[in-house]
Amino acid sequence: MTDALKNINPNVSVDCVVFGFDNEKLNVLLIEQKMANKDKVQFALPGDLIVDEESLDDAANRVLEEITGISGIFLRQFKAFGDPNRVSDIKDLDWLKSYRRNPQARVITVAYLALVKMDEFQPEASSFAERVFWQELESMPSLAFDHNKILNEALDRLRDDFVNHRTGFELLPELFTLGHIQKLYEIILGKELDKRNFRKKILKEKLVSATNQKQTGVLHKPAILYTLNHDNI
Amino acid sequence: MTDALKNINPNVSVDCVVFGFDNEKLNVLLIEQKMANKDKVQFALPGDLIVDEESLDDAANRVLEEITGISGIFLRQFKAFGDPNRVSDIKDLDWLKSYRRNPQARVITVAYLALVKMDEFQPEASSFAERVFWQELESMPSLAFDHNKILNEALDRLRDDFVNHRTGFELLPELFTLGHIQKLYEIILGKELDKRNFRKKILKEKLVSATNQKQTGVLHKPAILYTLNHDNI
DNA sequence: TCCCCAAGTGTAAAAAATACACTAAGTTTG
DNA sequence: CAAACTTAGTGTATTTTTTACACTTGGGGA
Repeated sequence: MTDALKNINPNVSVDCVVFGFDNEKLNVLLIEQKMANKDKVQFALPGDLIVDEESLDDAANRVLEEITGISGIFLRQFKAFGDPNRVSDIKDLDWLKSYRRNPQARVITVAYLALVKMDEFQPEASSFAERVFWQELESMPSLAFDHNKILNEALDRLRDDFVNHRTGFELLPELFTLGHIQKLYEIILGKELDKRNFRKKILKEKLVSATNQKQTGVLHKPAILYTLNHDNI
Repeated sequence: MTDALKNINPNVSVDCVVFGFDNEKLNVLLIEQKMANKDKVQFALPGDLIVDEESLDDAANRVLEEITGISGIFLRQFKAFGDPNRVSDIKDLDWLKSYRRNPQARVITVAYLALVKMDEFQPEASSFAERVFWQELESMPSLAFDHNKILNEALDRLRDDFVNHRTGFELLPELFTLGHIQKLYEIILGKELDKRNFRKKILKEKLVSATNQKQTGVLHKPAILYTLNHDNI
């Protein structure tokens, strides 16, 4: 779709909370923009106004790709944010003016959530963002607008999904160990889990199968490699 | 707020799915409008465009009160709907023209959910709606726009809340029997529950306390009346 | 006084959750 | 090549939760 045909809706945006898993820590995809006065920077979740001809889901996917180059991931809507003061701060306005025609418009945003393997997605800055990068959740800076609030609600939702075993395995490599799954769960949930009990539960769900291969090159007893039962999900 | 001061946002609406419980069946609050050609009627969920100066939550409460006279209930946001074709049907447009300045505008709607005691809320038609009424869920007619879809998703969400015991008791009278609670759950979930197991579970949650009163005037063994433990919720 | 009707109650079995400690199999180091 | 290191891998006992199931009770109405 060319710009000429785009019918940008000034009142509705989408924001994407993309969590990235690197086998160690939980990260979030952020963008950085220079402020108008050049000596300060602003961090934000990737997001933008929607186009009238697309669905909200399509908008989320398009915006994420345009801003970060990331596409083809499963983005799930989790909540709309519509406080009339959510875009009110002077610093936000200053920034907004640089790229929106009508920076004072009331904007409600529909927030989306995703979880991906970090190393499969190398974000690339677009003209829109000065920089796109993975930020560790533990040292999250202050974000534009109400984006810290949106992020916190996204994290609650993500954990809820993990507790109910509705997600997670798709983040693992083709072949993985039970230790990998456990570490994933521990990182997302932010707490340690009992090894034996965790294994019992995972194996009972029958979503993974052991292969006849083992890890190599590790400096300890090599673990059996497992693979996803795609048909069972 | 007078009309003159209202800054109506043409792109964002709220819709309210208000479930009503009458101790027998689950109902939904609907509005009826005459079509332009007067010989057909249209049913819909109560909803309308938001005003720029209010939050989404405030908009949902205002709109519900304006259209149906119902106020002071807990409305919970559950999802935004934004398919560009959601308001496309000829019959919908015909109707929309009668009260919106710009009936062709792309509208995304944020849907809210509530559950109330029917007999505490006598809906009253406003100028906006020809009629406001409780419709039994079992015989739901075809609704305007994508309102049947919105309703179905609301029901899924409501049941999910009940399964996890996050809601429900507030629908009961000041004094109620364990049988009342069970019936409420059975109606919402649409299935029968085992009496003894249900009682065990409810009592273990310690959200209700027995009083020293009993039912009177019933033609069977009178049940012990219970009351809510407000501090425990 | 007998009937009707929902209230009220207990137990056994199965399933799920939790707590807990040692041996095994590789790699590296001395 | 032996010792040290590191994570893999395993079983059991206990508690908690879930499920299935049938009879007696107390009041009102006939």
